[in-house]
Amino acid sequence: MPAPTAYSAANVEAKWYQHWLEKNYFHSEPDEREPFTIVIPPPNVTGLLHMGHMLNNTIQDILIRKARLDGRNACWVPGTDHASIATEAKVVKKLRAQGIKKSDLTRDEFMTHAFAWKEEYGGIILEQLKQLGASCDWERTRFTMEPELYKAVIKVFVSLHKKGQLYRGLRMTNWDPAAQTVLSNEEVIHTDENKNLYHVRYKVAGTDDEYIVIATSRPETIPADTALAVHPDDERYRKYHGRKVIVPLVNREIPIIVDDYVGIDFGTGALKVTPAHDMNDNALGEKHGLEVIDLLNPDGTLNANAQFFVGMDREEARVAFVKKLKATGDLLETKPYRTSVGRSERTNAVVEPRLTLQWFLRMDDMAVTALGAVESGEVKFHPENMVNMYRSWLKPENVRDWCVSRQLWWGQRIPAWYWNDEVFVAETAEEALAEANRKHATADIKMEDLKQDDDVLDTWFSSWLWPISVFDGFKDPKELEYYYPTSDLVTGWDIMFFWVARMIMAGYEFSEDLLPKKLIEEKGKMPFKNVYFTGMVRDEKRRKMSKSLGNSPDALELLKNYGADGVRFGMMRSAAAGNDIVFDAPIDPETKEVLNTSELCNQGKKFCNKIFNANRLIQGFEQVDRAPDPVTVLAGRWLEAKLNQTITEVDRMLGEYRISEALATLYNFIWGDFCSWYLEAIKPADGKLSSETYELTISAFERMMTLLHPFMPFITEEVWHQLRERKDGEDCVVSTWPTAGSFDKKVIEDFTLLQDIISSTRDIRNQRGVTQKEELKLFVQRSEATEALIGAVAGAKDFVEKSGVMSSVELTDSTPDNALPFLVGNDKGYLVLNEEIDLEGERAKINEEIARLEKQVNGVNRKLANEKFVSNAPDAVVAMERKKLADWSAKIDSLRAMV
RNA sequence: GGUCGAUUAGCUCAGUUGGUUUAGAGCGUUGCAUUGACAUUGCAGAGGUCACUGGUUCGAGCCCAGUAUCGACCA
Repeated sequence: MPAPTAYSAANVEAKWYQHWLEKNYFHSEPDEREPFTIVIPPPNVTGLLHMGHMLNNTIQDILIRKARLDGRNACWVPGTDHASIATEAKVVKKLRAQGIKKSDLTRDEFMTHAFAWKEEYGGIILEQLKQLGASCDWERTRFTMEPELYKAVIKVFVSLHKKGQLYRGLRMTNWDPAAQTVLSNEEVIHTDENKNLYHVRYKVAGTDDEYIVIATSRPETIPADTALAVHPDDERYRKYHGRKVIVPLVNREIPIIVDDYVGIDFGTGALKVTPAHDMNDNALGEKHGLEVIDLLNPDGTLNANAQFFVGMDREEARVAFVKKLKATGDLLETKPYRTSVGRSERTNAVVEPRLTLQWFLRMDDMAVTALGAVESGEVKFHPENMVNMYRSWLKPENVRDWCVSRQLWWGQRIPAWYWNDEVFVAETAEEALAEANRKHATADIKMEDLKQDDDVLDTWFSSWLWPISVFDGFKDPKELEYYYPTSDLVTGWDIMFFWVARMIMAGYEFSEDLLPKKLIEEKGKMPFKNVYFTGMVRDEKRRKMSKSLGNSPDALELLKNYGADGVRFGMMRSAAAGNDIVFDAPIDPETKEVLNTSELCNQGKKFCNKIFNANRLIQGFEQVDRAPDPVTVLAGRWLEAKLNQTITEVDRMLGEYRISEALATLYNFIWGDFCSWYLEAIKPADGKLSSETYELTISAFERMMTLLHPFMPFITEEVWHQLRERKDGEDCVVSTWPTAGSFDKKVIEDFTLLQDIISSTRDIRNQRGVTQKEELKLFVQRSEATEALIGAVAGAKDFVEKSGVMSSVELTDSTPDNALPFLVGNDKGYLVLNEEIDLEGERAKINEEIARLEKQVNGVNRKLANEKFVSNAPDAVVAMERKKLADWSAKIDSLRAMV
């Protein structure tokens, strides 16, 4: 039965991943080797693999596999975070489908349901990462809500409280009325929406018919107004400075305040101020000492302060108020108005600014530390220009204290116990009670007198500890001492502030307390040394790929269609560091659905097939004991030089995190140089290859497989095993990264010129309609250069004959008849065609080429005639220009001789 | 409105700190090729005033200023 001619990824990939797991190659234990550590950006436990994950984790896998091949102790820690809002929403929804309301459950009952949900549905994404080939140390898988990590969070909270960095305060926060929780700024998505701007008149107190007209988009908040503001320079309202107006409907007097915050040109130039329901109004209120009236319930319905429509949702109430204001004649005008509306990322509810009592972490000092860590270079960003964004995030004027409490159950419950108005923060209720009794010795406080805070901590309050907590650093520093600081972090720039900055803060805040001083001095406090920022994956219309837009291809379908190697190749070829990548999955014009196809991934799949077939070719040769022919010797020397050159380049590119370029370099080398030139050059007519050549070929091929392994682990492991008999424990994944040897540039230059000769003759054949198979005669004008190459380099002549399909290649001193001339370096070559040729047509082309070269020669002459250039430019540059001049002049001479 | 970034081939992008680049790659495109590893292929070709205007420099795709367009983030 003939071997299949096409590579099939599915079986190969499953087989090797299983093998690697059985060999436990991905597991790391501290030893005497240098560690190379990556902690995964923990995906949301509810998450499913999407394009962003595939990009991100492919890069991490490339880095970790490369480190493993370099002989370092590679440790990639996987895990998930508990995603409080998203997970709680899913659990609530599932319970509701079963007819259970969250409000009917106790907190403990709810948590039991939530953990059950996590066991059943959570962490699917980690299984999906295996399909991508991710070489994570699965024994180290962590989860931010598991007991040890829970304890770490609590410990950190208590410690920060002791240091005075946590406080409780009333703040304007983003309130999600659907989830009934506070959102961080980053969890609110602002988009422009169509709204109305209502012009409402406020009667000036003490007059009968004088009104000031304000413009508002939120008439339902009128009962909570506590001032009316105008710009100090606005002539229209100058006469009302210091007076009062009467709020319509509720007939309450409020002051007219003057502030240059008010836009004279916006609306009517008069602004109603509602400190409880608008961020800017709140700031105004604080500045002018205004009263705060809150008219909303937590669920977004109106409370008694509204006086009208109590219990009605704010959106409906707006309509009702408009109707009522119209009826009283106070509504003068309604204008359509487009403005930015903030909605909850999770529930899509319109976010309400709301004053709530929250726990805050002071950010000022930490932000300075975190900025310094990057600016000093202790933490390096790739690409470097990401520091600009980081700096703008962390500027003192942009830093706000971190609101860490969330009104949810799924998360670490804040370890704060209240006794009357006093708070006691401790790791356990018992400690809090002891503390309370210490302070109030006579009060005899009992456990039931204490009430624990109902809120849980922000999920990021878990993830910012990740590089420390995954090694149980808060419990026992043993592993932390070995693995910390971690090497590289790979993540999207969109969570630079959210997560990266905060991990740096945590690293500097806690590592000192956890690790021996000597170690800190040696290795530093930073959580990681390098951060590689990936771009966002966008669709062909440049929109960010997201679940809600439905514009993301199905990651698993892509893996099925192209294999993990194909997809990894496709992702990486389009992913220059930091730049957003436009992924080519097309959208069906009919159905508007995204198709799970990709030309980029297909290219990767084809590359696998190419490698697979190159191996088939080599395996098909019969090894014989004979001396290799000169072509093979020449090609072999060239391949070795070219391979060393390639390794040098790939090493440099990976060192600079230019991952996609490293892959492109390997692709071009393997496909172009190895398959298209080398294998064609050594291909024996009789199918028999000298053992020496066979060994050289296999040796080069297996090094290529190791080089490509980090990028495309499966095909490389498969082929690596087919190249030689391997012992147990010998696998590509744990082979050794090849060392770049020195190489003779002359060997590459000579070979390149021979390749040029062959390409030129192929071009002439194409233009003349002469088949590539017909053997032709080639003459090369004798010169010092051609003598040194064709005459002196062993195998040069034979190589041109073989790959150029020539019956003979000879040096000549005369001009052969009936031959088409072309340039061989700076000299002339003549291809003899077995047909009458007309040189007339050729002349025009040659003259054109002469004209082009003359223009360039003129340019160089001008340069060299310029004394300033000759005296200022480095010698090497001047010499280069002189060489250009000599080369081009020689070419022109050769071309002139042709016509 | 504020800040940052981008503009290089039909498309998507490189271009490593100003001179070996006579601006590259992949895809697409054009022509030719099919019994010999692979049509998931091979060979070759065409295609660019590096957005525009000025400046610095012996020398600019790269540095500076302005203009235009686009994008992102923040408000």
